[in-house]
Amino acid sequence: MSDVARRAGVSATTASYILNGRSAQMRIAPATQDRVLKAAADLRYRPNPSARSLRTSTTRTVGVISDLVAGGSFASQMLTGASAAARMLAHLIVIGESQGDPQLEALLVEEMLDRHVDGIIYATLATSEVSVPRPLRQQRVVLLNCVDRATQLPAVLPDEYEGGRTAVAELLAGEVPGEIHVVGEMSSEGGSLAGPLRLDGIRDALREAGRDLAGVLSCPWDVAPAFDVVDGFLRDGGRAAGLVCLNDRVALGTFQALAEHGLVVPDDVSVVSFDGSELAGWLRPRLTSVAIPYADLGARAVEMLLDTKEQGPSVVRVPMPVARGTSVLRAR
Amino acid sequence: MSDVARRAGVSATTASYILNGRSAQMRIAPATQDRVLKAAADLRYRPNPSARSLRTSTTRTVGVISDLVAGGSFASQMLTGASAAARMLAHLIVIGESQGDPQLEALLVEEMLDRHVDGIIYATLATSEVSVPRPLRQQRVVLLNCVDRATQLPAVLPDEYEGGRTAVAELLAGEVPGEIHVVGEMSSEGGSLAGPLRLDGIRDALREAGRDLAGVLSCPWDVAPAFDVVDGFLRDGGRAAGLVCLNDRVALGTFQALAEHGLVVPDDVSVVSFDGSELAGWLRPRLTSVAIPYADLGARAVEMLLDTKEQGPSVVRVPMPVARGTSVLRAR
DNA sequence: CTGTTAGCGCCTTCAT
DNA sequence: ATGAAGGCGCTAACAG
Repeated sequence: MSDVARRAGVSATTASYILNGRSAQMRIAPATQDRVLKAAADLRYRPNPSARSLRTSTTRTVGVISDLVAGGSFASQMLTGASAAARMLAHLIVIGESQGDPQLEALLVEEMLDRHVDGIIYATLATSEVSVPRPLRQQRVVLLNCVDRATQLPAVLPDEYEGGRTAVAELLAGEVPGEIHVVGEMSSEGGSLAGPLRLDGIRDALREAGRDLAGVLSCPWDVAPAFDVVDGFLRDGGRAAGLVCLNDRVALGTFQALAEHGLVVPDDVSVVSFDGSELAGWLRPRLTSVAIPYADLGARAVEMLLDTKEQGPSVVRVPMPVARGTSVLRAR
Repeated sequence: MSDVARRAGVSATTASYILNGRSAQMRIAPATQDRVLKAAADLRYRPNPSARSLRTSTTRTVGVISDLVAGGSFASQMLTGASAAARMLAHLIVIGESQGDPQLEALLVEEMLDRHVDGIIYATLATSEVSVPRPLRQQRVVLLNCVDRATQLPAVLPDEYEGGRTAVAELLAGEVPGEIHVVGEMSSEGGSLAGPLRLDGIRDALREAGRDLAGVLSCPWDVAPAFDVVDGFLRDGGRAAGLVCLNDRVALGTFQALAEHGLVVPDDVSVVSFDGSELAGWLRPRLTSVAIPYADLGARAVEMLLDTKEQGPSVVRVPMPVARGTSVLRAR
């Protein structure tokens, strides 16, 4: 910077002010300003972030700490959103994966704190209730896809309840004359908060439409269990016109079971689901799925974290958009 | 640090040496060393990375720049591996997604270079030939999943050729009496390098077993095109005992087409595939797939990048392990 | 074997 | 409206 200052014939101070866009409040002569800017451009001046950090103890960096992230588009999309938002705010993202190991997690937190990240996003794969590591509690932090009831930290999550309502709306926009069942279990075992909220939304929306939820085919949220429970249901003579699967893997298992029984989607059974994963687009017919807005979550989290207007603890619910396929029988 | 030094009754220099594990080569009195270490512990001393960086222009940070990463477990797994390897070497990962936009990419490169990352991993989703941004060429960089023929930069990629051989081995370990076809196109259009290499491996392994590749059902590597080409093949009276799908999405399309024609996997047709994605485990029957070792790739890339033994440009091929399902008919 | 000294590049109070 | 001076925390010659 001193080179720039010298070349412009001013002191480093003046150069600093100008280069940091504070020429206005410092009321620096426009001519001086131009000279400095020109000199900086000529010299291809680039500020040194380390020096700046040393002085300001700010790093224009945000840390993302997540549990297991492997294999799933969760991380990718979430980081895509976070990374884009960070760019807008001239920050960079540093990542740390705890692999679900609390000790590793603690190390990562320390590491990031040592490095003076400007804030930390604490993210979990599954929407869940967590206990945030002690040292994080005093920091600038926002929870992503999870909440910590004890500490009232700001958090951003999908709007699961509205998502439930959306799923029903998709179904009812079609021709679904018979019973509607949910596939997937509600138990908040494992700590997932999504199930109960989605179910509430589903129930309420159904009720408001003058219909009722016929039942819940309870199973863990995965392909094989879903296959089994739907297969069993059909084998026992069960019948449904509409199925709300609690995620796309459950929907795949459901598709497999329906096929096994010669039932055609959507002619015999309409199916909607949650997640909006790639899988939904690969199925035949393509699955209508209420998407988890991972990228948005990531972006919102970064924005909240970096928002200087310290608006106190708050929980933001991000809308879940529909990825519409053809798994719902169209109204004639 | 000066607090530590004072408390231990030594100068900052001595403290620095000791705290950086250089007491041996400096031949510092063990007693002094203990005092300093103790003082540091008492004071919960943590070095300030910004200051260190300012002085050493090293940041213990590696940048990962990738094109499109969204929606796919590519990024997650690759970053998992990279992040774990980085931890071992006391580094942190900062990420940047170019979204395939060369201008954004250039910005990210500049940003990271400004921040003095210790090296950059340039990664692409699809195995491909790339042209590395100019400013990167003089830097410490390793390519991940791609090569730049012009610059001979070090790179790490899956061992596609051996992968092809592996796929055939899986098939031939089973009972596959009839013809074997490949599904997916080879054209290195789009720049993917994987297809031709896999096909070479497949051909060679088949030949060595005294068999021949019956043909290639050429289609883009995705669900719908694969469905169409296999469906067409069968409709025309085509028949195969073994199918090698060039990725898991192609395999899904193939499964769908086979089902449409009442063919059962693996009883009527054995199928193997490439990718080892989650999808492979979700299908019924579970798909045997030659996996892309994303995590390993990420880890190796970091290690190469940070390996000080400057071993010149080199291309590393990482083995592709098998994710074994039940999509190959067992030999009786 | 340990201390003195200087400086990495930047920001900011205080003068002028 | 601009400049002089000091210091953020750490490392590395260079003495001794």
